[in-house]
Amino acid sequence: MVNDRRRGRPSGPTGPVISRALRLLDAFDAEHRALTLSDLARRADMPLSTAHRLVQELCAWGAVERDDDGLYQVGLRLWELGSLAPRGPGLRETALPYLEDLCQITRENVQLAVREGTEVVFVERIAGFGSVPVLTRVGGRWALTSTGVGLVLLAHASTEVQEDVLNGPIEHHTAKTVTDPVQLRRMLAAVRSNGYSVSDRQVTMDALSVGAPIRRGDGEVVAAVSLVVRHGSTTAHGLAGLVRTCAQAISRALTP
Amino acid sequence: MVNDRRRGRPSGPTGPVISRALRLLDAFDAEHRALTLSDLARRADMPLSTAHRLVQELCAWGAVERDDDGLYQVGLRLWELGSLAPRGPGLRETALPYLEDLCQITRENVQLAVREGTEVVFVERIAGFGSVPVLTRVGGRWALTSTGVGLVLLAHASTEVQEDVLNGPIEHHTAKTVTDPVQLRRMLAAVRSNGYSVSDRQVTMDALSVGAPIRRGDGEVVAAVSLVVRHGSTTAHGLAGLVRTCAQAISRALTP
DNA sequence: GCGCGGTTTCCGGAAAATGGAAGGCTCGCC
DNA sequence: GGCGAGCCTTCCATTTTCCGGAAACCGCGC
Repeated sequence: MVNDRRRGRPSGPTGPVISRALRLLDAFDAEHRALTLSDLARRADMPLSTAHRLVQELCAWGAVERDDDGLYQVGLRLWELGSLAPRGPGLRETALPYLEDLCQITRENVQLAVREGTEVVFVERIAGFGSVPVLTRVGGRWALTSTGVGLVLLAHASTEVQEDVLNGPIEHHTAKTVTDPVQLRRMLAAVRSNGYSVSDRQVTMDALSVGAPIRRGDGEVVAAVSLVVRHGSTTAHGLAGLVRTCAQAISRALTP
Repeated sequence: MVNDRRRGRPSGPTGPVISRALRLLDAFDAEHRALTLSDLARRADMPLSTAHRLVQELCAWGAVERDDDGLYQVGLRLWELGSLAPRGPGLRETALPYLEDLCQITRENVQLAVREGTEVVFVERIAGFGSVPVLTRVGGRWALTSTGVGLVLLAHASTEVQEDVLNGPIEHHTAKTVTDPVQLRRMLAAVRSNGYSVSDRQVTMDALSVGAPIRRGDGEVVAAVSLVVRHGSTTAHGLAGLVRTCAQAISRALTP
């Protein structure tokens, strides 16, 4: 049901209005925070005049703004709205003190993430004291199959999501990245029975991460915490206890 | 147009589509993070079926989500997008280390804010060690006339904005809140010549805040920092130096 | 002057948006 | 059990708003 709607036609709407406006917003990402109108139109694949009209409306409301060079950027109003998202900033707020404790104790990188579709979204990350440089960005996305948090979230996702991910193309980063569906399935089973995940050098060759699930009152996994450490500095098993304890504390804080 | 009385009320669009979708999103605020469809329609003042259709489209994209009780809430995707806003998270990111330094030194509440229209939007706040409880929320709005950051931002806004604010109704919080336009004008002039603002018990009777402007390369004021302390604990003048130094450091960090 | 990239405005035509009505659904109360 | 009150969802005739090619409008550099 993808595109191919290019025909020189007289006039008339060609698609739901809102979805076009949202496609326009999708043109922004971490590498493209400020765009010209033409860039926006190109990236969203729509006529210039259409993009112009839509962007005008979005501007009027504050979803996008123009900077002093005339470039369009994501507006403050959108950020305000976003800061009301329960699964993002809401979760972050209640989890933060526990994450900081974990960081204090271990001096390592701590990460908090949730699943969105077939990807991980990082909600918070605290940089440990002089440990491995982190590649993640708050608000950024990542594959479910490589990171510690990702494996936890995937292990407790619906089978439908799991199949989607395992049957699709699997991101590859290092020689240790597991890309074999069969092996991944085994790993996920282990995550479920152990109560924690280990991603050993699957993202970069010098890092290892251990993740644990955060559950809601009814037991459903809604998020995950992880600790990212330099490979070889500690055993994964040694960290697992700490991470699980932290995750359980957050789970408890979430339920009332 | 001409009087055109129709008996069977026909149907047809009554307003720009996108603006309606955005009005729908406006229904969410800090006190209403989860709403039923009916509430949404009521708050946005539109027919149920219209709200339903629009919300469906927003859901499909991830701008809103449904929680397990069927309530609608702001979606994670929106937060992701919002985290790309240069004036919000972008500014926050570069300013954070300086704000933390200021907090370490003074042990007091530190706030970072920008102006949006005729209001203040708080971009970051760090809670000092056992000082005055803060009323602000990251992502929250406030009047320009009462807080330390607000006075700074108002003092350096265009005359048009200043007139808008001074001629409009002015929020009143305590017996010390300045609501007289003439007196406010004098305060703003003082802010410009001193390089810092003082809000003495204008928000609560036990707090005092001192703000300073953050400037871009060309000198334009783009944000403000403030320190919020218990009334009587220190003199405003004593704090002003620290706040200004911090603001200047951030200004410098912003320019390259 | 001329061309070039980006931006803005225009306007006839037609698809997409609208919202009242009707159908389900789940409670809680008589 | 029957019944009403809310809430959610689907339907569809009616028209209003959206669409987008074209053309004007900017600087800017040559």
